[in-house]
Amino acid sequence: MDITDIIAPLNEAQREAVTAPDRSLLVLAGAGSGKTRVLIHRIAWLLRAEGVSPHAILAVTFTNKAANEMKARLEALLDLSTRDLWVGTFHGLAHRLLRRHAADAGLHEGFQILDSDDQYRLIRRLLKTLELDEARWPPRQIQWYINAQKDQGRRARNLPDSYDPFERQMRRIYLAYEELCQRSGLVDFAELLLRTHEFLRDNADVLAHYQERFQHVLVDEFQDTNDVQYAWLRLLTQDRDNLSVVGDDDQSIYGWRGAKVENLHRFRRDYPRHRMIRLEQNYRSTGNILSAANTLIARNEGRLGKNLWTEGGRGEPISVYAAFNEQDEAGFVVNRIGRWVREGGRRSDAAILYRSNAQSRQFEERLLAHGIPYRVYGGLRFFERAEIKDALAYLRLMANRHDDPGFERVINTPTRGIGAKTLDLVRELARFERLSLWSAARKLIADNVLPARATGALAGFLDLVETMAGAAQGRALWEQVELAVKGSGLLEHYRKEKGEQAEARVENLEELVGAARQFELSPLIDPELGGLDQFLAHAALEAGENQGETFEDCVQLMTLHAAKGLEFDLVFLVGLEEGLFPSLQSLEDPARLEEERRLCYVGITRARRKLYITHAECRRLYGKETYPRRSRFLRELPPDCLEEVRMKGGVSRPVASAMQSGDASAMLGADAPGEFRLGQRVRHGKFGEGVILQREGDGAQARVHVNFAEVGAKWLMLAYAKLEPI
DNA sequence: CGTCCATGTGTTTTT
DNA sequence: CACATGGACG
Repeated sequence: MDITDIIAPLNEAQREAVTAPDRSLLVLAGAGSGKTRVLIHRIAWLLRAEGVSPHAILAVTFTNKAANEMKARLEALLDLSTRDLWVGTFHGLAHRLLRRHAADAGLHEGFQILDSDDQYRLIRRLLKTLELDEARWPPRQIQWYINAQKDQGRRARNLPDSYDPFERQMRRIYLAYEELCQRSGLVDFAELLLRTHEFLRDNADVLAHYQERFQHVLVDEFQDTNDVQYAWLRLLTQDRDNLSVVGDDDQSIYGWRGAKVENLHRFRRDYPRHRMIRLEQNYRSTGNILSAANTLIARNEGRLGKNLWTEGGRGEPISVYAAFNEQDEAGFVVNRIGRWVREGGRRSDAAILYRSNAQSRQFEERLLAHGIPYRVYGGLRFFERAEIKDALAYLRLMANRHDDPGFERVINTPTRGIGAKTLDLVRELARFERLSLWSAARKLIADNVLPARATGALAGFLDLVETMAGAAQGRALWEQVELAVKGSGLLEHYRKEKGEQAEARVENLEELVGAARQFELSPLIDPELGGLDQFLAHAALEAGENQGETFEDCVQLMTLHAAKGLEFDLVFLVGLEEGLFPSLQSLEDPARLEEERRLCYVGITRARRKLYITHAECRRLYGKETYPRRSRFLRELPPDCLEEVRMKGGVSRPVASAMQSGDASAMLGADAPGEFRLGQRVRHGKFGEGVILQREGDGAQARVHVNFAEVGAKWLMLAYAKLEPI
């Protein structure tokens, strides 16, 4: 591999970024401008042209997917193994560091990682022991509070005293939570980062070691970093001025979970010698799509500023469709996808992007009805499934009898006659004597203070775990997992249950054994650490795909958040309505509104060739019919890039779709005599001429849906609208 | 212990 | 509306 191969495929700005001198670098990269490519080629350049050792490079991403992709592309480009490079997610790298230095970082050797679900359960249990009412102190809110504090680097003990009783209580709970985790050797996601930061900050020699080692630190999606992540990077690089970051302030869409776009500004201040390079040439989308995206995002304030351009043509205009309701919206989209496929397009090149997951259903139903294969992203992932977490809980108990969350989870799963009462006694004793649940249960049995049946059941559970742990000694990882799945009775339990769900659970449990086998073969295993601990950490940190690989050519359905980083020839951006997108919760707050706008920008820039934007005049939301206004984002797009899609043939479609969906009032309307029948042409004083598409209600409540030539479709009250038949 | 109904709740999501 | 959760009951 020659150096020319590293720089030849790059444009001038990219090349400048890749070969920038040995100090801090900020690459401000617009959507589709090749930012990941720049990062990868820069690493290649450092290795090949600058002769930097692989050991001296640290590359950080947010998702496992991005990390894996980076490794794969580097290996392909350089024909070398990436084993010596530190490439990983913030959390993965933090975990690696903490395992190495567990004792020095104040953690148990066998500390376990809590995923959000574990954390939630732990908080609920904590509330019980603190005798706090969940209704007054919602666990979700507490979880959010604790994570937000940790993301900002705040420990409970450092929080300022407050006279606000709410704040005081939150702080108290946070403190109790920290103690509980510390005592039980549990580390949540935010803790991984915070603990790593504190550890490096407080151990000068260790910090010096890593500062010395990492001559180059590179970060992808820098706009998504939170305070602790920034502080962590800062510690590692402050003396050497060797931080290269790639990001796009216009694609910052994770502010709600602690990400700070301001970190880009902070970087500019903290690394005054840095070089800033903008990547503005876009290789993805047509001129119309880019110009719409540019116009939209220009409305946000305080941007670092970028303007995307392309050498390609303007392409087709963006089509805007005003649907009657969400069914019609889905019908339209699926109809266009059908056309796309008939004309030779691939289904997997088409994507439907929505603001919230609940919107997917309409599209799924319609796609199903048309026999078009599709895939929905999001939802439960493999290691998050209940049965998998049950099996993992047994494994955790086998590894460490004092794992309270594991104990809580499976003490009565499958049911073995240990009721709430017995469990309460165990908890009480545990709390009173500061024992683990396991030890408390032991003690209760030994003291023989429980009813005979409860003692028997409890002893049965403890023996079962002991026996399994004994049998697991010296076995291969996959055998241990198999033992947990079978010996625990979980597999049996679901085998006996009937129904599709139970069947899937059995399959998942079997697949877990396969996953363990696979894991043992993977090169990432660190021989110095226990295989089981690593497997459990892997399960928490990398929850896996949400469904098995589908090789079929599928239409892609996902939220806008999930679509970041992806691109498709044909994109449908749906539900552009006030209160839905932008979401109701963000309407009042200018900062959140800007984030919604960035989300819209992300959505638009996913499209390579053709973009459709749809909105519905009427949408059922939480069971109620709403008549949302079209989204402000739609109004903010430049009209010369847009084309309004008009219905062909007047009313034929709405009637058909009303009948199909069994909409009784619409069908009645179709038969209703009088001057305002469906299809009737009418004139309105303000909106001009139109056609009646739908009719609902009677008497004073009667409404009609009219598609006006000038202003699109509107719902009007017959009693007030003063419609005139033509 | 499991089943039934009342009640409430309702963006975005990775780690 | 659709789903999850929790309490009451058999």
